Amino acid sequence: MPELPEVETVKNDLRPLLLKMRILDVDIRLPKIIKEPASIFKRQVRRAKIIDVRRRAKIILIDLDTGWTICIHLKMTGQLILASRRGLERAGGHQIIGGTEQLPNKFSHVIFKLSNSRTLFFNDLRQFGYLTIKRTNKLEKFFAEKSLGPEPFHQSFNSDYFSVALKRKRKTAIKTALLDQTLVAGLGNIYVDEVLFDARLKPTRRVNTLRTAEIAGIYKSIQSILRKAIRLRGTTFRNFRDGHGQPGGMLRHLMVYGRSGRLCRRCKKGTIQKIRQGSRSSSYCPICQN
DNA sequence: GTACTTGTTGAACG
DNA sequence: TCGTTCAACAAGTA
Repeated sequence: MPELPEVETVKNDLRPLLLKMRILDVDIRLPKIIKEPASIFKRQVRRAKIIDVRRRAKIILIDLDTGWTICIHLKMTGQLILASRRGLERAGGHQIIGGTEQLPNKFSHVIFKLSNSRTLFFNDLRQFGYLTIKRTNKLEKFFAEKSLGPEPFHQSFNSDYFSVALKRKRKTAIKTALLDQTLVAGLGNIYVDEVLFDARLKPTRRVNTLRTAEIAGIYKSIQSILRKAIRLRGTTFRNFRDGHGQPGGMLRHLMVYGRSGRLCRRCKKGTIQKIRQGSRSSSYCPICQN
């Protein structure tokens, strides 16, 4: 379940190895994973050289020297694995147990044959992820069509913007509001719960009940929690692996997510509760989050 | 066998 | 038009 820190980690790990590589061919085993007809995708990708690897929200962007960009969303269970003749080099994303031992396997839906006898596998157990190809100079339009909000570390995501945009969702629970990618891009269930714990706010609080200082607190917590998670190379929960196949270091630092029924690590008094909001779970400490 | 999990989107509502 | 809610997608794990 990669969120922004996990996608950032995978991108950083793969980037130095993919730069300047040429895509010799693409094997599309499950066409529905790609938004375009396979022939169109192939035409723009074959023989192109990789000139940059970036991230926007939870999407990995692979820029080609042809003026096109491959956009990859791992969703919950997607993974990118780079293998050479000697075997596995880099694996990132949700790991399928035993899935990297033999490649390709039944979850390998798209396979890029690269120069230097390297191969990049897009594997996805649940087939939620997708690939699409866009003109590099039309990416902003693509993001706008998806109503993707600002990056949490971009200057456009400042406290004024956040306050105004958040207040528009007056009746929504703060938990739900933060999951909305139009407000800020990159937060998922784990980090929203961690942000709200850090800001000492109950996930069910309606936005119009938040005081100015509380909104400012959420803004700060978003940045500090995400920075920390990136520094620790993401969270491993249900088998996320970074680009080196290693579990993320954030797991040991989680305060509420996945800790229901256990003692609060901050106040040492509350027992972490797990509730359901809409179709999503929220974990929080009933003592120190109000 | 059943409940549960996730990110995103599009439909349907007021 | 905007805000809001919710089902659907897929398939493995508990």
